[in-house]
Amino acid sequence: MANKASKSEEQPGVSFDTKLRPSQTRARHTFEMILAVAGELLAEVGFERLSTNLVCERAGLTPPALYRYFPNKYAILSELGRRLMLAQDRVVFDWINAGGLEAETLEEAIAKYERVNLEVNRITKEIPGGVWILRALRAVPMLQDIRTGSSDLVARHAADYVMKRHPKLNPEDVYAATRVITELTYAASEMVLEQPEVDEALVTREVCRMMALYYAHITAPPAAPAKRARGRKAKSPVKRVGKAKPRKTS
Amino acid sequence: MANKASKSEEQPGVSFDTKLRPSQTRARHTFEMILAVAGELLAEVGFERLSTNLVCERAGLTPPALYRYFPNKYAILSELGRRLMLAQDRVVFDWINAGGLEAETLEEAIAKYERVNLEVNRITKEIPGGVWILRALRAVPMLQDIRTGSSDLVARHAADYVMKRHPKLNPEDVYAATRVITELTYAASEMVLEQPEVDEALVTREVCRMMALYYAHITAPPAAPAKRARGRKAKSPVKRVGKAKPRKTS
DNA sequence: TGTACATCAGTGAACGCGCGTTCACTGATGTAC
DNA sequence: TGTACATCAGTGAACGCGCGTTCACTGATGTAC
Repeated sequence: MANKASKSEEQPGVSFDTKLRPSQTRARHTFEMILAVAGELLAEVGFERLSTNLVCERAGLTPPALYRYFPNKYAILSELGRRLMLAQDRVVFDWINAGGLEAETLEEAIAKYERVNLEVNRITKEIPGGVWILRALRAVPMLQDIRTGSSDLVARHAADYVMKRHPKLNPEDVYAATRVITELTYAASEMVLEQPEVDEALVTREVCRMMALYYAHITAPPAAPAKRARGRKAKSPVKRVGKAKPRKTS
Repeated sequence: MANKASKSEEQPGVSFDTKLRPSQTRARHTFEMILAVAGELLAEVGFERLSTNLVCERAGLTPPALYRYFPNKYAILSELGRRLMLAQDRVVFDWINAGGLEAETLEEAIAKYERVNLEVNRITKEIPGGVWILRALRAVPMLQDIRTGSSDLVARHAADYVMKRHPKLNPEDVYAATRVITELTYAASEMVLEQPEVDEALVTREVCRMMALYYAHITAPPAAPAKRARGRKAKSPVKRVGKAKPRKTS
């Protein structure tokens, strides 16, 4: 929640973090109003036509008032993005902690995955401009860390959980697997949200089937697989998915 | 290749297709120059700061010259996007036709999938501004049809191929599966391209493993699965992934 | 092979608009005494 | 409980810039004869 200043590419010196956090209650209202209006406007006009001036007009503010809290529109999107990711993460964390990863059969696993996936989709649909926020998190390099940070956090938590149940597995392998699962799950969610012609229930089920198969394969390697290529790599050849940046969470 | 006029959201009447196709050779050079410069500039300044004026300046043209062929920057991106998708599709089609989907063992399947995935990544990296083109195809609703059209085309071709090898499968099931595989493969590619800290070889391998497991499961359902939930659905409960828009191809 | 001419291709200069941003200022809030 | 005052919060008005777009125009190309 504090200042996670992080530069991606783009020109140097452009910070997009919020400048002042409001201290008085009137100011907090203004702060929230700006975010709410920005969400509305995203849904209406999209990311590119969103501007600080437009937000001010709709919110009944003058530009310097907005400028007090947000140096530019990316700061607004950043805050919206953080909140959306936080809301999604919370659902997934709760699901993991409630045993979402436990299942006796493949079908049970699929059903459980489906529930959490559909719930995450629901949250994104509910939040005004939710789909546009996701697009911005993908398309604006300045904002990408928010998305990948969330993905990484979930993947780590999932990996920790799995390691408790299967202490013999290689932690690096498990993390790589949960990382891929998390990222592709996000992508599947976006596929469903972006393409109204796809059948959400069907695609979600198939994606969950895929994830469940993979998860089962990863967590139960000693149980003799049908066929096993010999020459190449004896152990599951997973090393390290990436040196995930240290997160300042102070 | 011809006019696939398609409106997504955004205000009505804004066409982004190319206006005139150049007829004389001088004009064709100009046309290609504009695209080449736009790619360069995308790589340098990104999608949002790209403007028709900027392209003109760099290309040594005056705005009306550019305007003759492209009504706005989306038309340029659209053309760049179509070309990138075409290049990727070509690789995947060739791979499928050369038997890319055939494999005796899981490890062999993974190795084959890896090859085509890495090749697609390579193409995107090679094309100037390639990653930015992908971002634009995701983030700009006007351009999304280009991406989904490509994805759909590949998925259909793959599904047709699979149906020839496994005629007893339900075509709808197979298409749903190839659609999900295609879309998630794209997402995995973007993950690798967007996040430089990710180990491309490792993530690609794991994604391919996931796809191979799923593919094996889909194409060999009669071979008694380990466990099978009874109550819910007897047959593989896949219906129809979407009423894929009819594509005007002439 | 030569040339007149219709069409294609690109120029030069300017426009209005909305964007991000800043200035000096007024009004609201809450707290120290 | 009252009030003086430092700080916080927001105003009004204006700026320069670069964007998309258009005008009437000149120059290049290729082909019909």
